Amino acid sequence: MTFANQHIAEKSLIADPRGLVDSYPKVALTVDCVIFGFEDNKLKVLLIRSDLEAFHGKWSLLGDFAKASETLEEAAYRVLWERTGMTDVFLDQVHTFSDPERHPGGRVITVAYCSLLNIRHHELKITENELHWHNVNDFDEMAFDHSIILKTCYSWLQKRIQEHPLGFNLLPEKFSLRELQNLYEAILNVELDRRNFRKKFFSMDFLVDTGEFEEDVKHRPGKLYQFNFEKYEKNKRKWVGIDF
Amino acid sequence: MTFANQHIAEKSLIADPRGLVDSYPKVALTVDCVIFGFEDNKLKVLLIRSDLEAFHGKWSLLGDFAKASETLEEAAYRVLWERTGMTDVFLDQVHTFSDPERHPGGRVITVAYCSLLNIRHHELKITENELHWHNVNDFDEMAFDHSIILKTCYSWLQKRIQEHPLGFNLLPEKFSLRELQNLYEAILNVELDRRNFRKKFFSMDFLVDTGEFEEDVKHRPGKLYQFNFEKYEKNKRKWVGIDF
DNA sequence: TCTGAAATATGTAATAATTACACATTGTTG
DNA sequence: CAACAATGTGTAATTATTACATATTTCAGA
Repeated sequence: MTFANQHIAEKSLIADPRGLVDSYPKVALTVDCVIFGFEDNKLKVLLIRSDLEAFHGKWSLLGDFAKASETLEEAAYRVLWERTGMTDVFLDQVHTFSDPERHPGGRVITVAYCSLLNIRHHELKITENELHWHNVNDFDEMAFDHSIILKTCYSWLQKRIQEHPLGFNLLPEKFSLRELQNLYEAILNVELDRRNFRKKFFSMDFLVDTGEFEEDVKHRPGKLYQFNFEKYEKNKRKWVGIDF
Repeated sequence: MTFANQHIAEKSLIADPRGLVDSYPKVALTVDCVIFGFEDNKLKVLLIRSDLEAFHGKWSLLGDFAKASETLEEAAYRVLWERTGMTDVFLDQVHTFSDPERHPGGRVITVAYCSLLNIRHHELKITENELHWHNVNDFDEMAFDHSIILKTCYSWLQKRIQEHPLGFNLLPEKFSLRELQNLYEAILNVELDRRNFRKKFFSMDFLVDTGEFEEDVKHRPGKLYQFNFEKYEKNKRKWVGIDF
């Protein structure tokens, strides 16, 4: 090949994309699910003991390697299904972590997903490795970079919950306003005024009164409400404002 | 090995993480940069003609395969440096795209980064493949899933710019309030009231009057302002509110 | 140098949203 | 049936947002 030919070859279109792709380094790919739940007025996260000797005794998020033919979202749903038995769960991609040193087994990049579910609705399918719900605020040392991933997802949730009605995924289908407020207070770590909180949610007009009341409660039972997604979609305002 | 032993082996800690990682499929990994600029009161994005025969003639984002030892962020900065010559550029990860069919060369997952830069400050280092600034709203057909990536990053920017002072990255260091307003109007695709816009930005108290004025303008020149990041950091309010 | 054009610069009143705050009501428990 | 504990509700004060009009400055051209 002459230099002239070489030059032309460089500029011409690539006809063999597979050869191109195969000429680059490949990496292992995992998903990690930050699975939040809400119980006893506390935000919880589902953790397991790491099964790597290098992280002996440390807590780990639930994750898995992605299969060759599935999307990352499918992989994340699969992890959820395998560990909690739930299929119809809120799930959103949050961030991808790529430090070359983050995994002792070589380069593994991981995509973090945040999911929200109602603890009462789920049964843990696996109880090995001490799978259990853990208080979010006890940021113990964790395996890999999972502390950072957890913090990232928690911050993401704090921001998201103020802009979108995600919180309902953490509650039973029917809930009292007190439960809803407790949820917000726990996640945002603030105290909110009860009257203003109620006013706010009623004015958004997507809570429907079920006519039912709390049971098994040691005081005057509160009304139970449901979140109506269609009503929300219809009424939500298109927000254009600048607010730093 | 007996069944009993096998059972114990399954439950014991994994001492060979490298063997574990290598037992899973690996994928090629790219970054794609959605590089936004602002010129002639229009939001622009930097595109190149695809060099894959399969996407002949289609527009493509600027991207590259990640090297074995770099983080994705480093890879994204490298792409920016190689294509625009700029190093000190706003960059943020937006989303990871993982459809197994998205690349004709086999499985390639890509992490999208959004970057914002001042068109006047940069010189394109490469002019091959018709690298140039393209109007954002002309969503032509693009190579790969790049239309979706571009839309995702544009939506991300529209939301982000209302919550964080990112827009300044698209402007020269000194700018008039009219330029700032044009930027917001172009990105959000709305018309804003000039008086209220000024009031809003002055009340946030991070614009500093340079004492200088616009030049080469066919009318009364406006004052030039600078964005003071330290002032912003000091004054920014911690927003706790619920706003769906 | 005067005039018109074009854009800058600015203030206020009306409306809407948020905050702060107190008391009557209902059901449970002993 | 009394004490308790939590639910449920309204209003006034404050703050933020919106709508809107006129005077000012510079440039360009007659």
